[in-house]
This record gives sequence, structure tokens and C-alpha cells, in this order.
Amino acid sequence: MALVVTNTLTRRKEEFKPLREGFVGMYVCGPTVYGHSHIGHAKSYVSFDVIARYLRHIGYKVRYVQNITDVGHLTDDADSGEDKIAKRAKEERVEPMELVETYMRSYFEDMDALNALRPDISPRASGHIPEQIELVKTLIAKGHAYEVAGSVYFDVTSWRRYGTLSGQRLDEMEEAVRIDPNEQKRHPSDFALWKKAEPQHIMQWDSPWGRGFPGWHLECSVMSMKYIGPTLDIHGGGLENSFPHHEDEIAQSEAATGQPFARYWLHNNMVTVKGKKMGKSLRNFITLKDAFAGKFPQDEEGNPTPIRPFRPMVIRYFILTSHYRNPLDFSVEAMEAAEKGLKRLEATVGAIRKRLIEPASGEVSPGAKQMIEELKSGFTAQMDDDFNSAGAIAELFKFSAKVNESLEAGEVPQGDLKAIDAAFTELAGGVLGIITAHTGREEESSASIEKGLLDLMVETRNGLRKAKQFQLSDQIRNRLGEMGVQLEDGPEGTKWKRV
RNA sequence: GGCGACGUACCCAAGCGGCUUAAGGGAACGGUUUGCAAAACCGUCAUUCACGGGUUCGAAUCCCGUCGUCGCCUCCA
Repeated sequence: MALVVTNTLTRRKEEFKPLREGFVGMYVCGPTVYGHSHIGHAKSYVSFDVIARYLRHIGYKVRYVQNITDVGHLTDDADSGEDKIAKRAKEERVEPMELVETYMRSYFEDMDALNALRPDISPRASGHIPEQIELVKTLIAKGHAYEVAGSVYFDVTSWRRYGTLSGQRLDEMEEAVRIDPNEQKRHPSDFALWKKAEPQHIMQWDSPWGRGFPGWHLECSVMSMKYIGPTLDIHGGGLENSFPHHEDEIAQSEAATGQPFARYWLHNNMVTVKGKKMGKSLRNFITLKDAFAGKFPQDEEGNPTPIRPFRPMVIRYFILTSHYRNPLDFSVEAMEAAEKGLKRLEATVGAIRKRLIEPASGEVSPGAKQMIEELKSGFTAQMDDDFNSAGAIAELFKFSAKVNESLEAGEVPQGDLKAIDAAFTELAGGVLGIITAHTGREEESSASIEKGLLDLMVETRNGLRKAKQFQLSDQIRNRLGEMGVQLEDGPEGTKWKRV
């Protein structure tokens, strides 16, 4: 079985073969940090997190680069376009870099909560100004860019392959209704590599063309090629960036190096809310912090209304139950369904881990061995098919059902428990990241006094149950339930867990 | 107007030419278990894949058309 990925460049599934044996250089467009991250960011970065994890799982050494845009991203393409960071910094009355720091931390905090592993390199645009100036100089020298009054534009007519990624054609784009005519540009589709800064502009640097700042598209070309090389194995990002952002990246990179920029373009689809795209400018977006706190937009204005909190892991699981290339519609109902599904998986893992006595010993029985092999081959087949995490989760559920069945049937040998736990840890934990080392071990990880008190409550209640004092024992269970501790009476005694 | 994607059960969602007379999750309904619950387990739940044609020995999967939804062409993950 070989890994197959859908390449936006060719619009088909292709066998994945990196440039260098055993090594994958992967670049994913990161966030512009001028506000808190939302569910759309989560879909994108959780998807690429799993892609990176899976590539490592099948043995590749991966260098995952994901930029932080902290300068140059304009609110629109017209001359009047303001830098998003500068604009927000003015509004919040802070230094631009202060704003960047705040939201960059917020971003990493949210991604950590979603159990997305950090990229290997998180380069910032503002830290790569000299490299960006160099690339602009190269493009001018090669006749692909021109300077007008302190700004430099890429000449799209000099790059005849312009539009291959998105299937756009220059002559057709000229007719596009909403492109703002900009007198400086020779062609409406020419894009800014370097912009002249007015004296009052907060972020500006010296360049051969005077004081200014880099255009948005430039940073991705510069930073990806700096840390990976002129040809990336994978370039990822959100679908909405395929045009013009990725198209421009290809043009300026290939025009500069003369080499193919990226072998595989992977695009994740959008998150929708009630069928409509969720976007920063549409004001219908749900920030991750709101979602974790249980606030969802319920009214027409999109104001966050408290419903109930969902664990970050539920959001991660929810994202992974659909394919990264398909749109995902976000709703409270869908989150509740996802929460229940994830709990079932966690319950099985918990049941295994509770029976497991470390250090576990003993051989794995042939039956368990076969179950695990079936899981692994099914899981791998799904993930090999363009990272089909939804299919991979289905395999986990099939396996989980078999595990539950054997737990129900009677004593499972320690060797089997250990192997089953290892399989879950490797696939559901290591690859999909939907369980952690703590899953099913909530009791052990509780503070000692809390644990002692709960054990005492359970003991007391079981005494009452023995004496058939059900009214009192139910009261204890109900009250603990209200506090978020769930009691389960089973044949092996009473268990408690946090809900 | 140009480019592109999607339409699978009550809901979500895989499948992309034969292994599927369609995975998995949620909901629902029976049953086992339980003091009652919860959890878990067993069973039921699409001869059918928006609709109409065509290609093929064979199509949810390929082609054409129709309808519907969405995205990009302007900032956005």
C-alpha cells in the first residue's frame, strides 16, 4: 500500500513521493495574528497536524514549517488597503508587535488545547525582511517585476503559466468585476511584492526602493524556500487561499528560482455555519476560546450565546470525522453527537487501562494479535487514501467493538490488554491525537485529597446500597453528577469519572 | 460572466468501476445486564446513492444534461 494524496495542482489523486527519500518538507500557510483563532483555523491546522503525524508514523522525517504573518497582510488590494496588524494595533492602542505577541500566544494556546503538535519552525514575516527584499531584487533583475514610485509589483504577463493552480486565465480575469483599478499596475492582476510606506505607517523598513513593507504573498515563498529549499514536497493551506495567494506564491517563486515550487498542493475545505462559510470578515465566526467555553452564535447578529462547554478534544474529533477536503458544517447538535462518539472510544480505552496492571507482562494471544493486525491494516489503508481520518476513526470503532466484546466475555490476559492499549495509543493517540496518556486515567490524575474524598463517598454509598438505602445512595450519585462526577456501578465495583 | 466543489438513511459522514445487494458515529426502537440508572454488549434501522439519459459484462463510483447547495474570482484557515 502506498500513500496517495489529492494534488490541487493536477486535481487528482497521486502517489506521494517526496523529493528526497525518507524526508518530507512541508509548508502550511499559518495565521495572520490580529485576532483570536476560530473554528476554521482549527479545521485547517488539525488537518495538517494529522497529515504531519501520519507522515512521521509511516517513517518519514518531516520538517513542518508554518508561518506567522505579522506584517504586510492588507485589508484589501487597493492602494488604500491598510495593514491588518497596523489597523488592529491602532484600534487596541498597542504596539503592532505587542498585538502580534498577544494573538500569537493565543493561537498557540488554542492549538495546544486541540492537541495539535507545534510546527518544527514557526517563522515570522517581520523577521525575514532582508530575505524578502532579496527575492524582490532577484525578480526585478530577471524581468518579472517592476518598480513604480517606491512600490514593486510582480508582472503576471511575464509568467505565462500564471493561473495553473486555480484554473484561471489572465484574459478572463481582466473582466472580473471587482478588481480595483490601480494606476500603478500595468495589469490588474499584478500583485504587490513591496509597498511604499507613508511616513505615518507604523511598520516600515529600508529597501532599495525606499521605506516600505513587504506584500503578503512574498513571505510564504521566502520562508518556505529558506527552511525547506526551492522545491517543497507539500504546500498546504485553506482552499480559499488557492487564488490569488498560492497562485502568486508559485509565480514569484518559480520565476525567481526556475524550479518547481511545490510538488503537492494540499488544500483543506472550509468550515460553514448553517451552510454559510465562516470567515473573519463575515462576522459569523466562532472563536476557539468561545467554543471551548461553550458559547455559540445563536442569533442573527452572530453574538456568542452560552450553550455549554465542549472539550477541545471533542472539536478535534469532530473535525477528523469528516475529510479535510470536504466542507464541515458546524452546529451544537453536531458537537453533541461528536462528544458522545468520542466518549465511547474513551470508555473502551479507559476500560482497558483500568484492568491493566503496570508493568504488564505476558504474551499476546493469537486472537488479540489478529484483532490488532486487522485494525492496523484497516487504519493504514484509510490513512493512505489521502489521509481519510473519518475512515480511520471508523476502523477504531470496529476494533473498539471487538475489544468491548472480549472484555464483556471475561478476563482478558494482561499481555492482550497491554497490546490493545499500545494499539490505541499508537493510532488514536499518536496519529490522530484524539486520546492522550491521561484518557481513562482521570481517577489517578486527580489530586490526592479529591481522590480520597471521592473514594470515601463511593465506599459510603456502597454501604448504603448494601443496606438497600437507595434513596440516599441515589442522592449521592445525583449530587456528584451535578458536580461533574459520574458514578457507574458495574460488576467489578463502582467507578467514578469526570464528565 | 469565468474557475471549482458537492448532493449517500431521521441527522452527521466514508466509499470514487467488481472485495460494498453502501463503513462508522449520533438519534430511535427491541433485548441482555442493573435495586434503579449509567456504561457496555446483542439485534433492528438505505436492493439504494438529487433527477434524467449514456458508456460498460458490471456504476453511488466514468460521460452528457437538468435541478439544488456551496466556495473562489476582493481580505480570510
